[in-house]
Amino acid sequence: MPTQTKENYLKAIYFLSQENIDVSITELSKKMNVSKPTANNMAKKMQEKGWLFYEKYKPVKLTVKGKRLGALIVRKHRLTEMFLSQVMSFGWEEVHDIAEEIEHINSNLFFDRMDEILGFPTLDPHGSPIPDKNGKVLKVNYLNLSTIKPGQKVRLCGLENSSKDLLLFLNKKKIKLGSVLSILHIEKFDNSFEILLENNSTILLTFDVCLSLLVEEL
Amino acid sequence: MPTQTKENYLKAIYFLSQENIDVSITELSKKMNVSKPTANNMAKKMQEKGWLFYEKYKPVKLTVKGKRLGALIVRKHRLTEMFLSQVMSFGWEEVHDIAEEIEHINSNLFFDRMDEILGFPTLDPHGSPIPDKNGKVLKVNYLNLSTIKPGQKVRLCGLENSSKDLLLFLNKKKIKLGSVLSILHIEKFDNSFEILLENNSTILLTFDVCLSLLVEEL
DNA sequence: ATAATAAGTTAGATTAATCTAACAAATATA
DNA sequence: TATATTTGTTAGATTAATCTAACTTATTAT
Repeated sequence: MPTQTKENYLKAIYFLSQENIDVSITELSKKMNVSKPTANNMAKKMQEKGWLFYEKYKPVKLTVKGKRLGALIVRKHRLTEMFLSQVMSFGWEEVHDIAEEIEHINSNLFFDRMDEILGFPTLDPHGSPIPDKNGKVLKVNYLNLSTIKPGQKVRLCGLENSSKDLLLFLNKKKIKLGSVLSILHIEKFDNSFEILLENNSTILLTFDVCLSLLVEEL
Repeated sequence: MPTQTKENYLKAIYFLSQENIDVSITELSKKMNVSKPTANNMAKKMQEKGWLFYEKYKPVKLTVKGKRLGALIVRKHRLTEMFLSQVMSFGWEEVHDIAEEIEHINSNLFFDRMDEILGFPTLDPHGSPIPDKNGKVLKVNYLNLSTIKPGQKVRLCGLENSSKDLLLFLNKKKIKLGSVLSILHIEKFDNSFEILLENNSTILLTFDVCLSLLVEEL
């Protein structure tokens, strides 16, 4: 029986592993907002559980079991987000915090029923893939808006980070998943993007924001 | 921020208080499946939180604050049971265990949304009242089936205890909340009730089972 | 290559929730 | 009423998760 705390560490390592290959104790401690000794101790205990490989002075690495378990927690999180969004009418900026708690509920039946009600979705409300029941994750191959050339039309398919601030900003700009964006012009000076929306309004996005938007070309 | 554990103690005391007036440390320890010193320590800590009155060698008693908090946890539990049953199609025998976990989710928005989706229900799937947002509980005044006389027609409105075994037994007998039962005869020897159901089948209920069924006369 | 810096580890303490063993107080019974 | 039983309390230990302070190992930069 994994505790809620350990599940959160596992999830943290799971996400950090996707960016880098190995995860340092310091990275982990930062992600979890704990001291380095705490992260260190936890790593040792997770090794005992068979979730990761730990050797003194070396970065940690998830075992197959750890990776699978991590993916299953992410599955529960994203299924919940989808349920909150589709069935309970929460906005995409509201779902994360609640899902963060519900993901620890110990009932496969509960999440399977969500899955069924939702029609076995593969993506969450932010466009991130929902791992399947075996922990396998669909590879999605979106482009980063920041790399798209002027004149191109794209559809918003996902987000690089789903921070509440970004989501609220996108709400204000009336941009949502599936929105079609036409790149009119890229300002040389500050790399800002001038973009035409479906409602024919023109908006300006900073390069930083573009870095957070994942799209497919149309 | 009440911890999950303390919330469970509070709930235990809340329920025990409805049966007796005062709650002994031993009763609490039994209900919580912990040793008496553990229950004792916890009682002291809950006093510090202002949830109950504690004096050495005396039974504990909830404060107004404690009673209200307890009722709000029960509210979350029962709303969840209702949601699981009505929205997620779980059977009344499946909802308790999941609700036991979800009741600790820290999001008023989440439970308010459930409430709204359910149309502000006042009773849970077992016929127990759902406390309102201020912790006020509707008094329901049902009769115990064991006290009803032969010849009387009644409707099942609630349960004295919602143990899984009882619920599965009632499922098997095709008895559910709202079912109409006609008492044909009460066997003097063992106090068993011969009952006619709506589908015209006749069943026999032991006195013990009748003690668990709350009804209103028709 | 050595010193400075960063990263990782140990040791020791704290808090919450739990236990057992031993003792004290209250209640029940002979 | 005196004793036996039940109930409640203290004391001391344990485990999980956390901290700070001090120390060690690795890495980086001159």
